[in-house]
Amino acid sequence: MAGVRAAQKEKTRRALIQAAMNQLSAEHGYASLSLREVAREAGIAPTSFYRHFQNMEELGLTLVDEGGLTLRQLLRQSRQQIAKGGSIIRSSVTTFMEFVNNNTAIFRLLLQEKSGNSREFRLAVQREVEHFTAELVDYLVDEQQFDRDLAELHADAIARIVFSAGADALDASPAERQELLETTIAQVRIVARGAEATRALAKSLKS
Amino acid sequence: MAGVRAAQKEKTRRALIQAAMNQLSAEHGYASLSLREVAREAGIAPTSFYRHFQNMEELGLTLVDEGGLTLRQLLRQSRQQIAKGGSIIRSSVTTFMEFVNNNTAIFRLLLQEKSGNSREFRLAVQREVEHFTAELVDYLVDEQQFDRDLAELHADAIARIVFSAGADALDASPAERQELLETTIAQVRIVARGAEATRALAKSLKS
DNA sequence: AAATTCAGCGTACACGTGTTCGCTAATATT
DNA sequence: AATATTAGCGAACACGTGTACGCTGAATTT
Repeated sequence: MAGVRAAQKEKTRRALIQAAMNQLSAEHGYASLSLREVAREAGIAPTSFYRHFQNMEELGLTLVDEGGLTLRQLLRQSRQQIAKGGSIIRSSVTTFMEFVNNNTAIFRLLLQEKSGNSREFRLAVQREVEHFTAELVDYLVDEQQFDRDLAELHADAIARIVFSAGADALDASPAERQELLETTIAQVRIVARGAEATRALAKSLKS
Repeated sequence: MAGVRAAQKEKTRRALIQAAMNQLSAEHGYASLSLREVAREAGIAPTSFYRHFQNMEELGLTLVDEGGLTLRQLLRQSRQQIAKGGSIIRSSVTTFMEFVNNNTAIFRLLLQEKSGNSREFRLAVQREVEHFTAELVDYLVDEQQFDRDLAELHADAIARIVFSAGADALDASPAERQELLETTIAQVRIVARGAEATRALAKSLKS
């Protein structure tokens, strides 16, 4: 019966990841994250850390991956709910803000490493944002019949606005977050109208 | 003749600040900034650091102050260019991107501290961005006759897009920066069209 | 000319860090 | 039942960190 050992290993691996997340806070970022402290909180000896990750950096990249994955799953979920009817914009932005609320530590990590010190980290986060944008582009092209070029401008602008608003939400009170949500929705709608107007403009020039 | 000594002190104080900035831009962020390394690069003994700053944090706050000052210089510059006439959008975005080009270290610092670990730093940077936005709002209200509410949405969206693009520019090659500049201008124009469409929409509802 | 101030230095300390190396004991394989 | 594997541990090492202390020598004041 193989598996008891592997299960236990996976369990303490999760414990390490969880411990790292716990120690990530507004005051204490990834840069000042200590192997020894993480191991201590996970309940293992510092040296045992290496049975699970080669580096602290490998742990960090795992965190980034998990964060991006969670975000994408949520947004896909939210898009499926749209099929049932309702505003795409509102439900997508709301989902995003809920993610920020419920996964503050991870989102903060993503933000910090986006302009952080490690190039590898930066690229990893950039890849996550590109995933986000790419799915938006596909939606605009498939469902809204935008040209790909315009859709890319459109989606990229939205991504920048939404991520930036998410960053502000980290320091905001619940009331401020609610206002920020509405503001962001309104801004995304403005961008949508602008893209629509731009498309109409391009069409009229062609004929 | 008093002043020789004071002048020398100020000189090494500047050397410390400069050394800190050099190390910020290159490999380490503020979090992993070392008193000893800064002192070494400034050409003084580690212990002499305390003749100029009580803490590393005091040095950090000084850096942010200087960064904010430079950013304000940018804003003043930008405002003057707008006064001369020409495309507001193109000249504003271009000026901003030039600032990023010419003050990479400082912009990186501001960016990092914007989602950094110190609340005080975060608020300071946020206030700088709000300055930027506020001037844009004034322009939209005074020169373009927008309602204040809509102008705020509009300006805030633009600020988010431009700062986010500036962040991307840090890792970009000159060619990529050029493309980023054009992309950003196009996106800001989309937002402008969207705001215009939104204004028209609001008007038609009133009548 | 004598006295005072003080920027900068060298030494020293206590502490936290990442990482290496054998070892143990429980699990898995044969 | 005998053997091989391996998650986890404890000791130890080398290093970088912030900073306290007392000293020196030049600039400044008296």
